[in-house]
Amino acid sequence: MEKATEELIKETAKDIFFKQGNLHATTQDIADAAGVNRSLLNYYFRSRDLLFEQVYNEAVQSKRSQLDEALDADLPFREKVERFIDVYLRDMRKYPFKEAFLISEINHKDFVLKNKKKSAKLISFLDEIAAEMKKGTIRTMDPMHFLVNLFSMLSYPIIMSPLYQQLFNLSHTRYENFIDERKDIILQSIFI
Amino acid sequence: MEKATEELIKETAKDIFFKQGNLHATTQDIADAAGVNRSLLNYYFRSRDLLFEQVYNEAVQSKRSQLDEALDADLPFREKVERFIDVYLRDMRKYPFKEAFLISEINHKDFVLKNKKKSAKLISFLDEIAAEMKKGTIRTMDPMHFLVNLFSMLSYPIIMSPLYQQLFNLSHTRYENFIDERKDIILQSIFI
DNA sequence: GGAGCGTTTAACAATTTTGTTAAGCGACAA
DNA sequence: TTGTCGCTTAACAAAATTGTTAAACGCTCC
Repeated sequence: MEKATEELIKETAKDIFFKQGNLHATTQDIADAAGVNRSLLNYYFRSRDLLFEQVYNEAVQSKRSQLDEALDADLPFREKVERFIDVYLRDMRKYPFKEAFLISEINHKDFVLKNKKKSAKLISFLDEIAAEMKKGTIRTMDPMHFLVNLFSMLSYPIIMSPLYQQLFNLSHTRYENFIDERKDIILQSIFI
Repeated sequence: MEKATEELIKETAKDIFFKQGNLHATTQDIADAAGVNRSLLNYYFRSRDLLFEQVYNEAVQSKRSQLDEALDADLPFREKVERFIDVYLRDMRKYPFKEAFLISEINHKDFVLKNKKKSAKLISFLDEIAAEMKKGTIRTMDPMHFLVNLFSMLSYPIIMSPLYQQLFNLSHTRYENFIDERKDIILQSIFI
């Protein structure tokens, strides 16, 4: 049991799902990309489903801690939002299709979501947003909408990049620049 | 060759992919949902791939004409944007995962996008956006960013609804209401 | 050199999915 | 009534995917 190889396989699976966005990849695809024998996948993970489960759980976990980390910082509101954007954008650039993978797994067959409560950090951040609205630096609305706007403007253009690259007829590198500009655009769009 | 049945099958496939978001559905799943024999799929579409191709092409086509229709109207800017939101939201509510399907197909294997030019209507709408910025009713930025912001705030919360329902711990109907509120929120967010 | 470990190879079995074919059924129309 | 048409049934073939197993290979470490 070589932990490094187990990791290699798992990371390769993540690359295929989250980076390339190939949500239909087979175990053979994964083994080939990892440069190992397909038997090894069964050796380490017993079955395809268990590998998927691990990848899924770690994706959820990473998104969760990403959020908590960003919201936990002891910073003024605007800096906190900037930090949030940085953290989020970095992960989206590394793994553009992570969220798409999550959704596709959730919608696949008899998948059941665990019914988690809102995290304490999230609730307190929603309060912070509300307070900021009273101060007048951002528009007044249900703080959930504020947060969803933020997530949307961050994630969507990256997830849908193949579509928008084509719609706007931009080269790959030109679209990369476009994404680079997002942080300022978003800040500009949410702060009054 | 009963056109109605062919349509039934195709529409059922769209329901499964675009409504339920089950991007891994098999031909058997589709046949069952349509209440027909699996042989009929081959009878009408020859193969699974050809069915997928039709569904894909019609999805692209519908998105395209949806956009053109909204942008083609001879209306003042704000009304045009409102109309755009209406058209778009209606389709997203009917087929929340249409875009997710498109992305998953595009990323799947050796898919190649046809290199289309920007549509004339799109270009003229980008000009309209720029003009509106000069008038000062919306913030100044690259019009593409304006448009992407709009798309993002419209689409993302719907595509990702399973995730955000859970994050905010909202019931299905409560999330429906949340989406209902999006139009005003978006207008509020993009107009100064 | 021999033992142990991680990995590969290879051969299969099992399962799932897709594609094909021919016969038959029921309704409706000529 | 006799066809024909749309569809089903059923039985298979073919292919793709997944899971299992045993033997062997190349290390490294003793």
